[in-house]
Amino acid sequence: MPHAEIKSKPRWERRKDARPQEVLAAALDLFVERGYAATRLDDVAARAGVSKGTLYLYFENKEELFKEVVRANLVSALAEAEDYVSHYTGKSRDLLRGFILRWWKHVGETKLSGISKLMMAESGNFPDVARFYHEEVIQRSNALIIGMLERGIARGEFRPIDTVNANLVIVAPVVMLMMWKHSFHSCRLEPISAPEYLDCFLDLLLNGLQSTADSTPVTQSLN
Amino acid sequence: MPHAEIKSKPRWERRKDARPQEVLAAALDLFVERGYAATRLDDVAARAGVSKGTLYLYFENKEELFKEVVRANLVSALAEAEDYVSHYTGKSRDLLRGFILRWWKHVGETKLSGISKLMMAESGNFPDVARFYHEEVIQRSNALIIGMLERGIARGEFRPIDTVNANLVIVAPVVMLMMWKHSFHSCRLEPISAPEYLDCFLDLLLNGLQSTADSTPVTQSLN
DNA sequence: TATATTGCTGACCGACCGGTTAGTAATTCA
DNA sequence: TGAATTACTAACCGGTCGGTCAGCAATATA
Repeated sequence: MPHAEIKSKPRWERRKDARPQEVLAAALDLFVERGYAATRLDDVAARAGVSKGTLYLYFENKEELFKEVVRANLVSALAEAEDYVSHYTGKSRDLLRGFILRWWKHVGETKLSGISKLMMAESGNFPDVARFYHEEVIQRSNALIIGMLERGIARGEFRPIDTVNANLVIVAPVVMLMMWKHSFHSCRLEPISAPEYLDCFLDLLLNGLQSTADSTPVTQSLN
Repeated sequence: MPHAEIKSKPRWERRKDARPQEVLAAALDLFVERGYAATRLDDVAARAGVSKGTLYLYFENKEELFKEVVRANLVSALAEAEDYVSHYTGKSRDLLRGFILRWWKHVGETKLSGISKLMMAESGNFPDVARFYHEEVIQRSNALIIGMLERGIARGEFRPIDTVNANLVIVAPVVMLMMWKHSFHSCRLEPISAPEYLDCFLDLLLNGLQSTADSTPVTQSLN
């Protein structure tokens, strides 16, 4: 019976307002799952429930779509972090620990961590995207961390150290943890325990930073 | 003048013995430069001075070519490292430091570091390659490091710690340093100083590991 | 020099994918 | 209710790339 759907739903609906959000969500999922180059816009469209052509009504091309994904997620999270840091009034060690745990909670343990991994992996093949990400995310987060270290040193809470190298040493274990979440998932028997790993790392880090002038014991675990 | 090359060189030569080596070298270069998926076999062939068809005389397909690159470089380096560790008779802290510095010298600061980065980046999209690499490289190097930690603990040189998590904490900064070498090269103003970074990291690590029972001071810098 | 052998070439295939566009159907408005 | 508008679809295009293979030319053999 060919015309059984006289009163059925239309084959598609006009939803101009909702589309961009839905496309961004689908794109985030697939970029995280497969990386930038390996994500097909046909698949993004399918997951968003539209056709590929529709993507191009709302986004200029693949690169701009990706940038919007980064802006709508990572850049906004970073802005909140900047706000958190600039308003903090307590000890520098607690600020640093709080920053790292917050970053893990809002980025590391969410799918956003996949974006960091993706950029580390593919920046070389997409220089324009790389430049965008470096300016909008990496440089800003570096400035934030270096600022916290300088704050600690200025207040006599941290040893005077090379803040640029220390920034890298601090970032490395966190970024690696994010990357491990998205690598060799089919090979690893049991996933890494992020809380244990971070506890271990923070303990090491904060003891290593502590100034001899500031003899308050380093406390364990916030939250 | 069409036949000016009566006595000139032939358009190509038969060099059955040299081809595999040359192809492997070209493939390593390009895999490191561009990653696995983005490396075109046409380009590998061109860099090796042969046509694409020739690749298939010596290697079954792209995946097998890549595996051979890993075997000829990383796996062999790992075998040497295993040999180094198993014959070491001195202090555990010197063994661990020596291992890391050797690994950096033989892998990290060479183009082989690009292979590690590539695998972190693309393992998800190529499960077969991922399994191979995980078994042949990752598991073996993990076993090696955990073995060194257990050695140190058994001899009372290291604190008793969770060796599995410690393994990760140790590996992370080294792997990140390898990855940074191959990420955002067009954005970074000055490259990271590996010696400074590693000194900083090793200082932190060995102080953190030291057993209270073993009070010998941690010495700076080998070699 | 004639013949056989084989390392090597390069044109080709088919699948894939970013991006385009002619056309269609859902909605709006007179 | 019919015409105008436009969000959306789906077929299509051009370029790319892993992999194949018929044929050729460099070497070996005699």
